[in-house]
Amino acid sequence: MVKVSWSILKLLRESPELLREHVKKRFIDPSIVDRAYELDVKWRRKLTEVQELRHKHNVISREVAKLTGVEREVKLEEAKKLLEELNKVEEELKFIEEEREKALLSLPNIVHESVPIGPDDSYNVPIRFWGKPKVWIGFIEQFKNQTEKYGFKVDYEVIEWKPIGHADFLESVLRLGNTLKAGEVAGSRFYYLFDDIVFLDMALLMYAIDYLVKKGYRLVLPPYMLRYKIMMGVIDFAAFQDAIYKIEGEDLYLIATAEHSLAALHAFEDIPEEDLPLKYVGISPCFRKEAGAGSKDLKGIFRVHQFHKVEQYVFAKPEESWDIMEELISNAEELFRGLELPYRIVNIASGDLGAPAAKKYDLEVWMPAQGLFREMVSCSNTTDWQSYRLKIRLIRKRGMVREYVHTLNSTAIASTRTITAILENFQNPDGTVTIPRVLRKYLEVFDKAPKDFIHPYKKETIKS
RNA sequence: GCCGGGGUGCCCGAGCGGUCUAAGGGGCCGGCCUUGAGAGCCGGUGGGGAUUACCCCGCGCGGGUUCAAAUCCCGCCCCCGGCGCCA
Repeated sequence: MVKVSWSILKLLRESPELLREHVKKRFIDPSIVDRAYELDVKWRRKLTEVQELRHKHNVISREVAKLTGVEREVKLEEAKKLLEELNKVEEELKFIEEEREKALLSLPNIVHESVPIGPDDSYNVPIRFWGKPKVWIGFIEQFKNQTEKYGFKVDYEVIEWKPIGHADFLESVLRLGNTLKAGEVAGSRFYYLFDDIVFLDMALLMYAIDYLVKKGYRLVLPPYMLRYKIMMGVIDFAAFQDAIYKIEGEDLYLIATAEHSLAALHAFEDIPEEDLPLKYVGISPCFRKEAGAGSKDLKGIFRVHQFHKVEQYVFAKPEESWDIMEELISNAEELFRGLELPYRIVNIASGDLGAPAAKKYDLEVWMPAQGLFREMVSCSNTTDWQSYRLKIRLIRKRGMVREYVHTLNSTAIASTRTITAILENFQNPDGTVTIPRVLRKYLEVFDKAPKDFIHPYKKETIKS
C-alpha cells in the first residue's frame, strides 16, 4: 500500500528541498513550502495525540456498556473528564488542520524539466513556427525579433499596405460589431456581434467539434456554473480573484472555460486504468472577469468577458500524460493549419505558468496589424494537481495501489480570438475578408451565411 | 417552489442508540489446489496517522444531543414520485 500518492505531498515529506526548488523556479516565495512542511509535521503530531485520546475514550465507552451501578457511574465520570481534555486538543487540531489544508492548496504544481526558467512571459521560448506570415513593411524588424532572435528562419510575405486592426476593422469597416453599445448596457469588454461574424463564430465552433469528434473525443455540453468546492479543485486562488464570476446569493460560479466543468465530470471517482485515457471535447461559453488585465486589449473582441470555446480535456495514466500533451497541441495546430493562420508554438516560462500546470504550450497566431504573435490556444499538463483536489483516482488492474490520474487541457478554438486573427490575416486591401476554405462546409448549412468573403459595410446594402 | 419517499462500502442489501470497530451476498485482487480453466478453500478489497502484526476516522454533506450515533435532533445537497411554475 502506497502511503502518499499525491506527488506534491510526497515530495513535501520526502524531499522538501526539491519542492522548494520547483517553487523557486516559478519565482514564488519558497517559504510557502517551509510553512506547508511545518504545518504538516505539526498536524501529524497533533493528530497522533488526538487519536490516542480518542482510543482511550473509546475503550472506556465500551466498558460503560457492560457495567451497572456504582462501577458504571465511576466510568462515566472518567469518560466525561477525558472528553474535556479531548475537546481541547481536538480544537487545536482543527485549527492546525485548516492551516495545513490552506498551505497545501497554495502549493503550485511542480515544474517539468523541459520548461524554460524565467520570471515572466519574456522568457517564453518559441519552439516551432508554421505558415508564411504577412508582414507589413514597417513591422519587419519586430517580426525578426520574434523569429530570428530565437534562431528560426521564418519565410514571410512582405505587404506594402498596413492592415487595419481587428477592432477598428470589425466596427468601422465591416460594421459587424458594436462594443460601444455593449459597453453602455453591460460594460467594457462586452460586445454585440452581427450577421456574418455570428455565422463565422458558429462555423469555427462546428469546425473544431467536427474535427475532434472524428478523432474519437467524446462531445460534451457541460454545466456553465459550478460550486465553490469544484472551482477550488480546478483553479488556484489568483485565478479565482481575477477570472471567476460569482452568482449572488448562491454557491455557484460561472465557468471561465469548459475545462472546469470537464475536470469536474469525474470528480470523486475511481477510474480503472483500462478506461484511460478518457478524451473529451467540450463546448461552452466562457466567462472571465479579466481583472488582472488592466487596460490591455481594451478595444475590440480580443480580450472579453464572454466568448465561446471548444476545449479538449483528457484524463490519463501518469505514464502517458506527456505523450498526450503533444497530441493535444498537435490537434490545435492542425486546426489552425486548416484555417491557414500562421502561428508559432511557445514553451511557456516557469514564472508565467499557472499554478495548476507543470508545463504549458501556447499557440500564438501572427497578427499582421499588430506585428505580434498573439495567444490563441493554451495547452497544459496539470499532472495530478487537479485530480488530487477533485479526488480523481486511478485503479490499477494489478495490485491494490491507489494513485491520482493525470489531467490535461487545451483549447481547440476560442471563437472571438480566432475571429480577430481571421480579420487581420485575411483582410484584403479592398476591405473584404477572405473566409478560410475549411469553414465553408459549416457555413453552407446557413443559406444566408457568407461562403467566400465577408464584405465591408456599404450604406446602400443595409436594409431597414 | 411545495408535499411525500429515499441516499449504507466497487455493486446489491441488512442494521434504526451500546453483544466491540456495518451482517449477508455479488464483483474484483492475491494465495492454495489444478496440466490449464472452473469449482472449492483462505486472505484482501474507503481515507488517514504511527512507536508499522497498533490505532483513529468513515453509513449523502455539515452541525448538535449523549459516556456512546448508520441509528435521535437541526441545516444543506442530491435522487424518486405527486402538485405548482416555465423556455
